[in-house]
Amino acid sequence: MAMTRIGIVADTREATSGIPGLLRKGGIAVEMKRLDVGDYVIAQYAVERKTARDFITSLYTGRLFDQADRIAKSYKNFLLVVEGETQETLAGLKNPRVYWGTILALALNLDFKIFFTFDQEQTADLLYVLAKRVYRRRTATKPLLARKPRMGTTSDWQLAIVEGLPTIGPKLAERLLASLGSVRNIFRASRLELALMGRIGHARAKQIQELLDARYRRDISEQARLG
Amino acid sequence: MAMTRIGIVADTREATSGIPGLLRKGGIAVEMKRLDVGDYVIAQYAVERKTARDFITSLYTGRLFDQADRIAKSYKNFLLVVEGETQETLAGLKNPRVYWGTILALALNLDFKIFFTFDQEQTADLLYVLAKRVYRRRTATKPLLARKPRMGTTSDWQLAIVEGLPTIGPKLAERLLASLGSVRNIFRASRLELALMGRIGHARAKQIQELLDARYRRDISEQARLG
DNA sequence: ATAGCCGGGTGGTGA
DNA sequence: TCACCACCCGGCTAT
Repeated sequence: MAMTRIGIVADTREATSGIPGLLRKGGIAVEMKRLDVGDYVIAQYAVERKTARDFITSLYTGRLFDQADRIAKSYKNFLLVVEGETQETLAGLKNPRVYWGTILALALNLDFKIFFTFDQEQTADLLYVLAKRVYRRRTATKPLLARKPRMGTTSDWQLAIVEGLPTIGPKLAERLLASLGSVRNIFRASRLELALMGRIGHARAKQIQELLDARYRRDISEQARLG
Repeated sequence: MAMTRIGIVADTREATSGIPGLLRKGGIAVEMKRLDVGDYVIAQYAVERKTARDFITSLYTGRLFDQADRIAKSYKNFLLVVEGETQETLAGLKNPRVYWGTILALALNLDFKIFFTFDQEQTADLLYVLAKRVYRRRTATKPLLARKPRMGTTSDWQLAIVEGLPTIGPKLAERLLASLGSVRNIFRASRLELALMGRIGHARAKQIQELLDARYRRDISEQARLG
């Protein structure tokens, strides 16, 4: 099976920035291409890199918003990376509030994600992590779940597992285990047994029973990822 | 003037930060209140202010994500303001990529809006501009705290429960559920069934089986606590 | 809900 | 079968 290669497409003008080199050193395949929008493309993400000075001066020319508008229409996920000493440049401004207004407009109205890096190395790190994240198959946001016990005792594990059940917290988990004796007994119990012997309410028992018996099926997002 | 007063609600703990004073000097009405989450509330926006040092250190403790989880569930529009010299603190990190990974997770997965300010004055400027923006376009009055309901899907719960088992992570949880069909089938399975039908190794199967069948007893620390 | 590292489990290989 | 070993995977840890 052909492993999916972690890859980034970089605009040809970024060749001299040193960033493609840093990415390759991290084991990422970088393809140089002429991009019509953005400087880097990672799967569904487009990344525009701007130096702090360019960014600040472009606040006044309005050029930024022309680009921003075009970009927002083309890409659903757009990341703006501002690279360099923002504070220094910002300090020279007569009216700093213009800066915050622009940042807010980009973030709230156009839904841009803005990141601040100090130098090319940090920008490369950001792109590296983004690429890793994109290509890593990972289950989406999980329900609130008690963390696994760090090298804990048996009863820690037992409690953690039972607490994983919906609507079951530490108190109920303790009571269930004390009543039914083992994790297996709890997960084997019928709705009625949960309610009576486990001494929990009918609503909770029903909810738990339905989840235990639910037929597993990959959800949509994961199907898409697995092709 | 009978204009609608531009107002910000600030948490009482922010009283000593100097920011409410700066805002009032800018002609903004600041009301001090005990907020359950966040430090400032401006119409539908909740703002959490965090010092750079707190932000960086909280990457490791997980405290950040505990708060983030609560917040993301409660507010539709959430702004995170990181105040101070981020670079200095970031330079002390052994693995800077953790920082970028966290930033990306917050921005892309939780849809947080993250802003970086240098000091209280800049934070006040940011809040000032945000307040002006919000009240300039007085569209239909939105609820102060827009709820964002987001419940996990059934398969999320199933995976989370199975991942609670020792030595079982996302990959193996998926395999087990796909093979055995339901959570109950997994927890009902014998060691042999886990190994063969669940397609995991004998060592893991043994460890799981032993935990499932272990008789529950409070451990030492808890016994001591309960007297 | 991070990323990196490490120790141990798995399963395939060849003898 | 068995010993070996390369990869995969989950869990710990970081400041």
